Amino acid sequence: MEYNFTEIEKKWQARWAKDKTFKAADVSDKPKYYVLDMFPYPSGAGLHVGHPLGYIASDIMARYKRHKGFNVLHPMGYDSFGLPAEQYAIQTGQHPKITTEENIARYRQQMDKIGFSFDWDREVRTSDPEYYKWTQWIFIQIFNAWYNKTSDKAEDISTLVKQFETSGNATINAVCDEDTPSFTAQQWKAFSEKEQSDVLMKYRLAYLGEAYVNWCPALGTVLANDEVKDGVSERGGHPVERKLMKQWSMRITAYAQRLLDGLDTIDWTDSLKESQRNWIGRSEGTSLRFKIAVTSSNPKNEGVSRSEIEVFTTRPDTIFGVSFVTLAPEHELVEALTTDEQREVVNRYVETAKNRSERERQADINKITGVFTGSYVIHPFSGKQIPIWIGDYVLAGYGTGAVMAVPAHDSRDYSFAKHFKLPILEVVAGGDLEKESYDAKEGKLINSDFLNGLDVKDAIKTAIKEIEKRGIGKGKTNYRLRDAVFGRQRYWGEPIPIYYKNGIPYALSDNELPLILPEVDKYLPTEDGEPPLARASSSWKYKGEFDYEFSTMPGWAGSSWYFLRYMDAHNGLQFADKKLTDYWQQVDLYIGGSEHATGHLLYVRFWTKFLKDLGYINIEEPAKKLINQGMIQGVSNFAYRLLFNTAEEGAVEYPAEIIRQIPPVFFSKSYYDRWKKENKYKVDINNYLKKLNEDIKIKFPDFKGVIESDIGFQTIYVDVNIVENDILDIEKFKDWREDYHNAEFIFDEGKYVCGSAVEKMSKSKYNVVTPDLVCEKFGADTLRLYEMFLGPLEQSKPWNTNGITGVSGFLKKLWRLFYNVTQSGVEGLSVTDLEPTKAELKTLHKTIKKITEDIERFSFNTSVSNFMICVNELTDLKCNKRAILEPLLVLISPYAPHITEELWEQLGHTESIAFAEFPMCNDNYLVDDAFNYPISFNGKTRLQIEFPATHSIQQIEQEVMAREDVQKYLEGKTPKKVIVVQGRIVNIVV
RNA sequence: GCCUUUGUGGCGGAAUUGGUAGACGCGCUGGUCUCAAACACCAGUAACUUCAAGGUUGUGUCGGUUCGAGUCCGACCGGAGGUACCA
Repeated sequence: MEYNFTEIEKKWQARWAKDKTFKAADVSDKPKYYVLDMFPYPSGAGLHVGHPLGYIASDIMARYKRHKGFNVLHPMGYDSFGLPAEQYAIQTGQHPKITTEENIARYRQQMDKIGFSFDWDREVRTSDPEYYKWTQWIFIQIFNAWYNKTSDKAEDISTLVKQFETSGNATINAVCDEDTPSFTAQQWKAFSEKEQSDVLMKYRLAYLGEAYVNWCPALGTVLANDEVKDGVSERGGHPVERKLMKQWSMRITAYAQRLLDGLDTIDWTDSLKESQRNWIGRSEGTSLRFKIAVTSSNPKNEGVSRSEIEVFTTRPDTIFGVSFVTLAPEHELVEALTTDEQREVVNRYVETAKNRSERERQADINKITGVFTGSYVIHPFSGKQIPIWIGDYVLAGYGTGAVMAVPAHDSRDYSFAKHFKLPILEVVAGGDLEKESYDAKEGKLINSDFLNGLDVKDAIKTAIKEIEKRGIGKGKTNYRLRDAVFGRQRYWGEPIPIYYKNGIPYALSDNELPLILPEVDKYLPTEDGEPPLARASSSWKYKGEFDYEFSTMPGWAGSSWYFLRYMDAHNGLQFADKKLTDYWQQVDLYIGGSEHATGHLLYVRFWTKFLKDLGYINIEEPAKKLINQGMIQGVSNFAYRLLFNTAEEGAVEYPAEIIRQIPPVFFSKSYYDRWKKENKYKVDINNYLKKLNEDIKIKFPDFKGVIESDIGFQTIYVDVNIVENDILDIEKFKDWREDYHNAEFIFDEGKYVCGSAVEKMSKSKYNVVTPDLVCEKFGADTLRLYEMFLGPLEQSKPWNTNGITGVSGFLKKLWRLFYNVTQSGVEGLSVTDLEPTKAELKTLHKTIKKITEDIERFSFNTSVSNFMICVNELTDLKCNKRAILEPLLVLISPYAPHITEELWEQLGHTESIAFAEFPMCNDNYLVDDAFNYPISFNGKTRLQIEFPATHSIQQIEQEVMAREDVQKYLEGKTPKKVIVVQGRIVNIVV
């Protein structure tokens, strides 16, 4: 019988589904192991070969742990709310739900072909009302919570209200808005319902607040910081502006320190932890208040004279080097501080600064702009007057939106001072201020009164002490992390379970959930600019009366807790039973892409900590170990189309019918390269144009013009499936796109050669390779082995199928180990019950040892090599012993489950191989009778001496020393030491 | 700029703790089988040198530690990813 993977794989995939082989038990005596993949967004392009990379790795772990006797939870689901389905809906009118369902069906079909051991009974979909009911429920818990800094955890809002009622908010140590006013218990009780609601909003962990947000006009929605890259939206690449808006947000900043501390307790990669640390961006410093000077030129200052400007600095030691103070253009005191003389220029500056988009601001990051307000502050120590400037290098969103500028020791202040010719005062010795600022935190303080002579480190401490003593500021820790914007002005997301009564937002109660996403006539904003959900507002009302919130939740909402839902996927009463969350605890192994470092992976940690604070779960971190699988990139192919001058640009006007008659013409890669590099294109192109114009003269005798091309080539993406080894299949290309059916080609040696580049796989680049073709041609087991064999899991690599025959050949060879091979082909099973030989045992146990080590350190690529070595050796030994082949099957089964399952059954087993015990290595079988021990004398001479394995190291040393050749080398000297490494003598030191 | 990560044959990549660098696979070369091809099997394959045995050089560059360095240390160069007027 030949190895027929198609039949075998179909058979076992059906059997596993029918028997529910991989169903995880809710109750078990076995230890638990939870291995999780980041669930995919079901996109229209289908699963590409990059997706399974992580899934195969996690599947190997899941299967390995089952062999090792664990109760394994290995689920899969879909992150099914998201932008692409909605964009598609806007274009075609098809309901995103339909699109999503179709895509999910495709994903499922593709995954099933690869033979994953998922427990599909636990599948979740974030867009399923039964699921988002609990996303909404968690939102309400967060809405109804505040952060108590004293107990350092989130608490129910009722405990806060109780304190307000007894003692106002003076004694409360909570995370809240900066502008929260203080009030007494009496005042609290006297507040109207609206006023009370407004106050509580400043404390809630999910709150409606006015803040600068990233507004994307093209998408018509706000975006979180991690959804914006280089000033454009991550999805779609549309420009993003800053805009002050009322928005639902999550007070993730309350958890900044815990998110930072928690990193030390989890086994994630250093690079990932580092990006989270940077994103949280803790910096220790001092807040410091500067009094505003009253001057004759600004009588208005009298009104603000009691006001102060608060700045944040990490360098309080440089306080005597302050030569000006800079405010962000959006700073609240700008208006009041501007003198009449300066008003016009300040207004103009603030206007332009505000209207500049984030992108423009980043584009001319080196351009220094700013204006003087006309006002001054008083230096707290020297009493001197210091000018107040406005500059857009100061960000409104960070710190206090104002900085004390120390040009001598901060490069940004330095360039600002140089540009506006402001004084530069040196206070730390060691730099050359003619050239650049001296930012380093080392050196001795000078020109600094009571700080003179101190080291920077000591000076910082002394300065803080003095500042605190005078009551003008205090030591403070700032975080770069911003609160997370939670509302999206989009349709395809979870409705936020809030309704408004008299302008006050109220949360729905538990029994009113889920709040189902209403149907709308169009998936666009309303004419008034309200989110799409407002289109349903005439009938979609709370109790038929009150408007719901029209924003929906962001993409990260549903994925921030899905790992908990898998533990109890069908619970209608709770998001998950506490008994089950207590049993499954953390994810033991989480595999996914590193692109989620500052998004999903931060939010899921945040929600986990929150749910723990309220006692719903008892873990602080969602995943104990996390591995980032590398991206499998695609290889894109290009064709080069010659462009003709259009009527608008060219001097001659071409009749449209003639232009239409000219077929698209593609030049092979070498022509394009020459054109790009040496600009010699004219020879090639002119030859073509000459011929073209001759043809046109015949066809259109009336046309007197000449067709030209000054533009050169347009590079177009070609579907990689119609290109092989960079050679384009011309016929398929013509069929591929309607407008190329009559295309002409200029060849290189009879072939059309495409350009190529390694890029991220994406539908628009036509470089997506799906796993389906590989499964069809070589089988799922080959695909699994090959994806692992491609290289280390965590490394990014381009997809190519060059080496796949090696892996496919390995499986054929494995199959043949079990069968008699004769002239006419592979025949009956040949496995015998004879005792294995020593050599066979050695091969097996060597492999057991290596594979166990490989899996434990996630080095799946080397295990494939080790399997190959093992099978090659057994083939050479003509081994057909059951005692060798059975354990070998178990070893290979996590990697290639179908073929091993089939052979396992043929060996007479009735139970699935999935739960067979993983073989143990017996070191005794690894020992040789004799080794060759190389001896090298300071790297010069080498001798090969054999010793029996029974010899101890001392015996070896003695025997080496007794040898004539060694004695001759030593020339009577006594050796200082004989170095024995790994049972071998390597060197003798004289 | 800063942070993380990486650099090994024609290619993908091995080498767990410093111990015979290049496992395994692809590709290539030669051979067996075949009318021929495919499959399969056998042999060779870092470079230079030598008829051969052998010798020399070799893990981005330069230095260091060590009996011994791909591995450890210092400086530099290149690739990838993250991040940024964050005070």
